[in-house]
Amino acid sequence: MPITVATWNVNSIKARMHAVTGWLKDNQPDVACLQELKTTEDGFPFMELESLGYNIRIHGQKSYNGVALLSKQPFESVTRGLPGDDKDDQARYMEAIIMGRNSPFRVASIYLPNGNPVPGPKYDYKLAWMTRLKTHAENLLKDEEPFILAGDYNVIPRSGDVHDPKAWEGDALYRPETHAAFRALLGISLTEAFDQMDGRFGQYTFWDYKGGAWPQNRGLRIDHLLLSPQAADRIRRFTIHRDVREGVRPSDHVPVVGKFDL
DNA sequence: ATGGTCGCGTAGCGA
Repeated sequence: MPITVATWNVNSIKARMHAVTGWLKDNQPDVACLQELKTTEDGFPFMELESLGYNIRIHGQKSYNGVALLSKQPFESVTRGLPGDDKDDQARYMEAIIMGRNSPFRVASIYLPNGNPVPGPKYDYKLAWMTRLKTHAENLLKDEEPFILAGDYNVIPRSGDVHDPKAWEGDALYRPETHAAFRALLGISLTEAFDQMDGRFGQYTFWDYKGGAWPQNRGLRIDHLLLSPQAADRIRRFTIHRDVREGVRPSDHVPVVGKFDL
């Protein structure tokens, strides 16, 4: 039996419970990495999600950011925050070790900074955050074990991953410096699950609420699974749950799911 | 002709 690992930016867990519970019941992922909870532990609906069979750990923040890990198997260890800057108090990163069917593997839930407007402190923070992520991943790679860095990267990897590349030139999600930082992340020998599974262009994971982006399919592919070599070897399926964007009061992002022999 | 995004939290910011 393979393991499924999902990532989903829910854009407020409290506002999205109807969609989240429905999707978890229907799809039963072994692990779900959630982003943009927009709440602290106090407001997080632990009971309702635990009743669906999940162990839950969150790294919360009031009003903004916030990430969670949900797992059917128990957590072996959990760490909160991305190393490399003690003054960074934004809740955008957590990771855990989880038992697979055969061996343990590591999973991170990532909410990479948006970075707009450019130039400015927010863009500087984004690029610095990406460098910190690279440094941290380099350390994880030394173990030569399977791991999955799943989340909203706020990076459009290529022109085929955006409806209108011209319109996004200069945006923090699509700038050359952003591409360079993302390429550097892949350069240390991480693999995008989308690439490993021969994903086609024009498959999006986000459609803005504004301007009728969804009905016109003006989307972006910004939610990604980055895999260590040992995880890339074991991926068997990669799916973007596009239909979820059609639901009642949807998130602007949809779930992305990888299936692994782990 | 008008208004045409959502969530948090109750103004205006962040995305």
